[in-house]
Amino acid sequence: ELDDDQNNDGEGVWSPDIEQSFHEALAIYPPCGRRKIILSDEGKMFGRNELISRYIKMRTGKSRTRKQVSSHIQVLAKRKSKELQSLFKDSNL
Amino acid sequence: NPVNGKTRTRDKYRIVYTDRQRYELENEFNVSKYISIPRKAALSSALALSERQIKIWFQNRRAKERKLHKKRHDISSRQLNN
DNA sequence: GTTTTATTGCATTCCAGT
DNA sequence: ACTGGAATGCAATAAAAC
Repeated sequence: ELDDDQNNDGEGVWSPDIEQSFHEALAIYPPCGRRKIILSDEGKMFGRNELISRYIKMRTGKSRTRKQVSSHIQVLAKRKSKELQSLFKDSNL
Repeated sequence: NPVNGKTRTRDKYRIVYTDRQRYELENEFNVSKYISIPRKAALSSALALSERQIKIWFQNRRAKERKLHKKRHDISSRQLNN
């Protein structure tokens, strides 16, 4: 199979420009997670990850699916959790 | 140690499993290449390993299987070529 | 040099919430 | 019927143990 993917520009999946748009979207839609999952918009349904996906498409022209967004959020949450726990390391050893 | 969910520590990069732990895990692998949630819980308490460790062991064991399979395939194709 | 535990970055599958 | 998110899978990789 040929790797003819218009959505990928040879950089990583989360190259800096996409990452930038991703974080903008995070700030825009619910400033910090906590918001009722207000989805329905006259017939169509939009989850937060789809809104983020659409925003990335608008700003960069590159497509990242809602599942890719979901996966990325999970990875970032894992990192954050680990950093916080590393800061709480052996206070008393 | 359910609070953490982490296994590796700064002084212990990894631990060496006992012969019994390895035997039981290998035994279970022969029953099924993919561990079910109830069986994972049972093995976890029976072998004193975390469920995470059981899960990771099966992943590594499947990776080993794929590696061996690939090796066998390479050998047979080399023989045909020769 | 190979094998055995364990992590990481992604994708994919499984579970509920509305 | 839609979704977001947790659980899980896998390739690549690290490093201790052998």
